[in-house]
Amino acid sequence: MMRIGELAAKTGVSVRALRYYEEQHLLGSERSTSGQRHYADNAVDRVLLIQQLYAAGLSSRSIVELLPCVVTGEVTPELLERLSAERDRIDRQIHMLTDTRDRLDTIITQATTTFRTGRPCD
Amino acid sequence: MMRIGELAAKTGVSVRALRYYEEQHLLGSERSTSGQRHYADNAVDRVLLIQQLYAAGLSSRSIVELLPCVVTGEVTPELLERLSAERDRIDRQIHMLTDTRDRLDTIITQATTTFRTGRPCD
DNA sequence: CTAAGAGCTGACGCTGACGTCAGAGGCAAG
DNA sequence: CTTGCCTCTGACGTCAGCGTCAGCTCTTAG
Repeated sequence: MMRIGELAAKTGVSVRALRYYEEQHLLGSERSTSGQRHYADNAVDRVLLIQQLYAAGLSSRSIVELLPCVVTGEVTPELLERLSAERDRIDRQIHMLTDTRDRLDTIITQATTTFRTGRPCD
Repeated sequence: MMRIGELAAKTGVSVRALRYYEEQHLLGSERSTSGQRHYADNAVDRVLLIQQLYAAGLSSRSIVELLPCVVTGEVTPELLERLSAERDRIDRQIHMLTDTRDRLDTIITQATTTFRTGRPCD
């Protein structure tokens, strides 16, 4: 059982963020008699998962709905629908980003070539 | 020469957003004597490009720096650095998203299998 | 015992890309 | 000429994921 500072250190997430996660019902905690939060070891993985989902563009609301089934693997048809929707959104995002990256790559490659040939305004 | 409403319609971007782009020096416009904005046809592509870069996670500040060279292909060593940095950021983002997508895929596949075999709590 | 360093609960601040509203002026059609 | 839609410039509102500060309590090393 670790306290909030230790969990923050282990995950690289701020103490404020962890309290925010609890506020959003993303991360539970046991409380000592004096009210301090205590976390089990698996909280580390859970926090990292939450971070991953945030980074994938999901909102707190979406995460709170999907987290249980992502953790347990159990899922209702409704949740499966939401899950697939998010998956497709992420998939489209990947394709858009790939397009953009390739576009930048083209520019970078051309610019590098320009420097080699010494012809900046061909 | 189209006015702002037409450009908004053609790009799917709000009028407010287009004015915001001008405020951020992302999109210029000629003004009629009465002060109304007029855009050439190529403004459509420029707006779509801006949207693409926003979607890739770039800020207005980054876009305003990189837009000229993305359009013209001309670039200084400094800009090439910034460009490569953004490219790498996008690349890392793609990998993270791919990870997340695959994770969701695994869950979806397992859930579907569960439904087929009728064993929700294996 | 005591001082310092966690932790706690509000509660306000911040940032960026716009939404929205107010009040006023522009423009083609009938 | 006027009606109705478009456009203009401020300027304030929004939303999410925290940052930050205040004032207080808890815990623990010495």
